[in-house]
Amino acid sequence: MKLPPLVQSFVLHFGEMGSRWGINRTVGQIYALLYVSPGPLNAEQIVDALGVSRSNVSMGLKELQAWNLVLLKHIPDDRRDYFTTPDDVWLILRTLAEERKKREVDPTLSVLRELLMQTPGSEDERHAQARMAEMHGLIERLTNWYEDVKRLETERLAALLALGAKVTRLLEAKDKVVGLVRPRKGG
Amino acid sequence: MKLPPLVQSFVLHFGEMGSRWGINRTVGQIYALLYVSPGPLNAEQIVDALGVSRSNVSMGLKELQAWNLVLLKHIPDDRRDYFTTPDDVWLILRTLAEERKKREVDPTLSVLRELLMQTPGSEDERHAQARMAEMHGLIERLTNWYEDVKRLETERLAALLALGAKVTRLLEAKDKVVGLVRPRKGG
DNA sequence: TCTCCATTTCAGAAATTCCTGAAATGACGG
DNA sequence: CCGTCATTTCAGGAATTTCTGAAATGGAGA
Repeated sequence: MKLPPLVQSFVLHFGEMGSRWGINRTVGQIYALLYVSPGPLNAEQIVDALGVSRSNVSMGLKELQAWNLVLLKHIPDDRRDYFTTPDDVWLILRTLAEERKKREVDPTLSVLRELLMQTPGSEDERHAQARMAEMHGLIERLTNWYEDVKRLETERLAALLALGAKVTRLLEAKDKVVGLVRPRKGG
Repeated sequence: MKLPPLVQSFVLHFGEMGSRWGINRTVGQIYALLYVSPGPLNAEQIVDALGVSRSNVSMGLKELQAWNLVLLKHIPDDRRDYFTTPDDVWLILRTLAEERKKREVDPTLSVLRELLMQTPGSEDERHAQARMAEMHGLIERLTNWYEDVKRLETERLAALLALGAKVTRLLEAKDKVVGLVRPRKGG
């Protein structure tokens, strides 16, 4: 691996983290390299930079494309494929969230739904099903929320993030206003 | 593995998903089993239910305890260890978020901080560092937001979730009110 | 159609992770 | 101190994943 020290550290870190993220070392390194590179790279350049086999790079790029985390670019008068990551870190975040949801939560949600349809054959099964219902309910709430916020424009999303826990104050304020307009029983 | 069909399906699914979640099959299965069980189980019962070795269960339980996802319980006049998962699914969610952050984002954040301290030695390094700064900024915003919301009581958190994208309407309303009280330049 | 070159596929080697049985450790009552 | 029983450790075998080189595929121009 021949890279400027700063880039090398970054790339190596992503390689190591890869395993905790369900991607392998090479895939992590390729992503990191593309992320910090000033321009698109072709497979051969990645091979040189990382010192792994051509075929490994090919497979890694394929996986990253399946994740929508790298983009294929073409350079005029060059028939090799060039790759980049999206510039916009917010877009990267959205993509990551979307793909992880697709792979990590959707299958579970669908299994839970299926199991909840079945009729329990014993007291233990009845209890198990109740627990599954709790899990299903929580996951569904979370994914509904996610479906909502992912539609927000980045600017609004950023505003929301910046607000942090202060949203609760807003909530309180809202309750008060609503309470004034339409007083609750026992209020 | 000898389990009621409903439970078995659930346990097998968690086993398979395990790999996508950075835990292994047995660990996933143990967790799933404890999650749906009506009461605490000891290691031997888990061995019988899952059909894996005693030592494997021991290691799996150890890992789950490291994740704070299972609790050790003692039953009077029985010197074996019994295990459960927390009842409250919200608590489980919080624990999961906390532990994943600890393992998956904190190390990256700290590497990024370190690399951002260094002086770039070339134009490419300068660019790489700028990209790292973008990533660092985003992650920091997210973790700050997370630190904020994790302090909310569950009830408030649920309210926030239920609100979903409607928070933006609240934001707009707030802007308007604030605008009335303290009109902006050019408003 | 043929050649050239980029890319992909794939069988098997290398590396890593997972799992097991056996032995070690620990904790309690006698 | 023992004996007993529960748990943990750990070396090495099993299973899985990752990586490679060689061969196959594909596509553009001659």
